Amino acid sequence: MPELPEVETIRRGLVEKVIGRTIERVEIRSNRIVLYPKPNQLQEALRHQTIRQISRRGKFLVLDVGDYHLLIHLGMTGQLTYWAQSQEDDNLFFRHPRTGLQKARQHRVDKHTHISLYFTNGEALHYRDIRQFGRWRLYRPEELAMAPEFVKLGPEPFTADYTWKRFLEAFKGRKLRIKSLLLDQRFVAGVGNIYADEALFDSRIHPERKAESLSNDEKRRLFRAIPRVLKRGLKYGGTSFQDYINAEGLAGTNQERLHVYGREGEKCLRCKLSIQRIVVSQRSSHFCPHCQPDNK
DNA sequence: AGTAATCCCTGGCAGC
DNA sequence: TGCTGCCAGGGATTAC
Repeated sequence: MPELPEVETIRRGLVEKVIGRTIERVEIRSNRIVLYPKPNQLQEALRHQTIRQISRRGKFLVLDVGDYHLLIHLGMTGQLTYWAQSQEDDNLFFRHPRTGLQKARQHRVDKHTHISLYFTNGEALHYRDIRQFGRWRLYRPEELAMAPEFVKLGPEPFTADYTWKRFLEAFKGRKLRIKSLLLDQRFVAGVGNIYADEALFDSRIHPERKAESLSNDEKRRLFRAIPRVLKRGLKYGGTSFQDYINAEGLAGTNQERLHVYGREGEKCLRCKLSIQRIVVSQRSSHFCPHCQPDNK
């Protein structure tokens, strides 16, 4: 599940590969992914455009292609990989015997590859998304700031937007559980299920605590933990728990460094007791009952 | 208005 | 072995 560190890793990989590339042809094989405008209009609009810059806001990638800004959300299983004919090597390509996932630098078009951008130099950018929760949207540059999915986003971690004052403000009158608040992109942009669990463990807060019940000290710990766990994820190239791979088709290694996520029944790295898994607002939540007591 | 539940989708997997 | 049913989850939508 691509969250901020995964999307940022993909962005950095793409910057190395596709800046300056001109789109010759767009192939769309699924009608589910392109939300706006109509698929054939997007196809036409992107033709002959040159990729100038790639930025990120929360979990959204923004491809500046000149006349348009292409907004890409990877959903749950979205993958964006670069394909260069010159680098093709069959030894690097294989299908995982059980999961069928492609494990290679060079990803070929398969039944889950829903969109391909073919460049004038013969290379390509493939969008593959097994569960098809990802969405592409096209805006005029001046429309982007007012795009509905954009204006609602909360502060961007690692930037001046992320302030203690604004963080505190977001807690006022919020009776929902802290885990639910963390997953709300209006609270802090880019945090998803994995990093929410990690941040709560770092700050020693039970996922089911009511947001407004947190003490000032707990809020402070959480405020500091969020960028910390995201930075760690980024440092190790993202968390490849299921389908995430970077622009080169390679997995990250942060899954080896998670403290609680996916570690149900394993020992807490802090106190050695068993990590538990519960469901909070339809999402699995991993925590240590000893280090993160439900005390309020 | 705030919060919770539902739905989308596919592959993996437990159970029979 | 093959079938069935459930689970994973980001975010839009719907319900309360």
